[in-house]
Amino acid sequence: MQKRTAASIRARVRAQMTDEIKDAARRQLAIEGANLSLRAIAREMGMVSSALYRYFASRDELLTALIVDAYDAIGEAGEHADVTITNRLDLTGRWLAVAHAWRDWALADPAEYALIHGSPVPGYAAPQETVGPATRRFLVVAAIIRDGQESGVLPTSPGSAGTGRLPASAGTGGPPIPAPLLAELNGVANALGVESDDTGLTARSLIAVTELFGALNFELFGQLTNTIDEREAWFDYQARTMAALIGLP
Amino acid sequence: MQKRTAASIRARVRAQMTDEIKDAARRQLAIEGANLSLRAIAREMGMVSSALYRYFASRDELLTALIVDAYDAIGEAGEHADVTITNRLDLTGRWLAVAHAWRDWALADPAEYALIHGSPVPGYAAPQETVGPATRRFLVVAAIIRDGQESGVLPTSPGSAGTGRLPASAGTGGPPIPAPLLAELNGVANALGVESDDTGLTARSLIAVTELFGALNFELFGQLTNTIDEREAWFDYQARTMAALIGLP
DNA sequence: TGTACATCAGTGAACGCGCGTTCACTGATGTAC
DNA sequence: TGTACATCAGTGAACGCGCGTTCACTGATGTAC
Repeated sequence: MQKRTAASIRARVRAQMTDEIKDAARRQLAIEGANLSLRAIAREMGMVSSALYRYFASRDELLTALIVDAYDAIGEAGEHADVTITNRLDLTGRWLAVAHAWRDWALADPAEYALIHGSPVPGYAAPQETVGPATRRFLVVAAIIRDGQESGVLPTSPGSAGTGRLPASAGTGGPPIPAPLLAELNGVANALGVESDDTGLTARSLIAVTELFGALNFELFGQLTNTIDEREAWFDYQARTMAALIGLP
Repeated sequence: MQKRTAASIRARVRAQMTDEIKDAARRQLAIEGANLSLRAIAREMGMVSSALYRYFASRDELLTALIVDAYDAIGEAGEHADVTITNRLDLTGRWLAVAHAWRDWALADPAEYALIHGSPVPGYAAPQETVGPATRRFLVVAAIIRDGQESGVLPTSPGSAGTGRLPASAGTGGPPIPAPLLAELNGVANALGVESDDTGLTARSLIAVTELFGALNFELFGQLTNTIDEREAWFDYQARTMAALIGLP
């Protein structure tokens, strides 16, 4: 027991140190904009730069850790917001909660947001381990769709008319989908745990998410400067429009 | 006359040299990813780095020139695609042509696209002179809307039902717009030369553009990896869905 | 319980490279009289 | 037409700074007998 305890203390201290390095890195990113400098991190922590190599084999490895953390953080923010909505069939309410949670997270950590949604970092290729966390954002939305379908408040098959609050493009109403794309979209739905023949619904949901992050990119990357100052209201309007596009009740 | 000729030759050579520097810079961006290095540019041109200061007062000034050029280039690509549609009342056709032209431009010059739609460059603040060219993208869409309204193929006032191909959210059908946002959106429409009381239409058009660039960001910044391979078909589907959202005939 | 040994976090110097910007200069070309 | 002068593109050295990564090392802490 003594062995294990001592070893686990070391492990815990090590994990803590790793977290502190990542925190310092995040603080750096927030100030510097994007350039992640190992030496600057070490300086901030009062260490010598080579000491960081006890924790990360290279700058790229640290970058990967930060990216994974960011995907997890925004994913968790969405999940957390989703479960606060007690009426689980209020799909629009859940969607809006998730959307605003994502936005809040992005505004609180613009540099971290940029890390995952901005231009690729020069010379860095995202390794396989980032794809899992990256999916997390989509899983929340998929859960909303799935709950809607299982409870019957969302149309479960193409052609069904829905509640009447649906836009004309709901059901099979959207543009025609060429076969290869259709197959891919169904594959995406399956991978996200949504079982449905309604490919149009899958497509519109994906479009809604794309628009939402497009909106955040516009807001955070400066495309709204001198155009829209009512940022939150505008985002909210966009999120509601996308809820209608999907056909959420 | 001799004076002027000699002087204008000098001016032309100078302009040519400026263009060559920008071209080299663009080539650098395409390779390096994002880090714009004056020394690397000079090296590529077989000059000494200080020589560049004859043409640009600083790195930031060169960056600004590149950004302005990029906005102009993507703007022009859209405008050019728009005028190739001979039936000016085929608004969806025009919208799709513009959308695909933007995408083609972005795919041909991903680094330039990232320069204007990606994460802000660390330590760089976009000066006033970039806002004009930045508007150009929106003007093309505004022209489509305006032509639709002036010819009557698009509803010109809130509450009108439209062609029936419109989604339920057309006219006043969208989510309610809070007063300050309403004012701002009308201001945007006016600034873009669209005279209309239909704020919902303005909003939906802006959403459509936002989604489109969101789609391009997803495609170019790697969010579609392992998800959608049918990139062009998927983009086309999204653009068509947005045309329907706006209510374009 | 006490001592020899292993583990491992952190040091400090160095390698070899990069960068933006300034400054005094050379030398060709164009201008004015 | 010929000569003195001005303009200005490009040079080359330097300033003062940054970076990621390697490597032999110190010294504290934990482990095994």
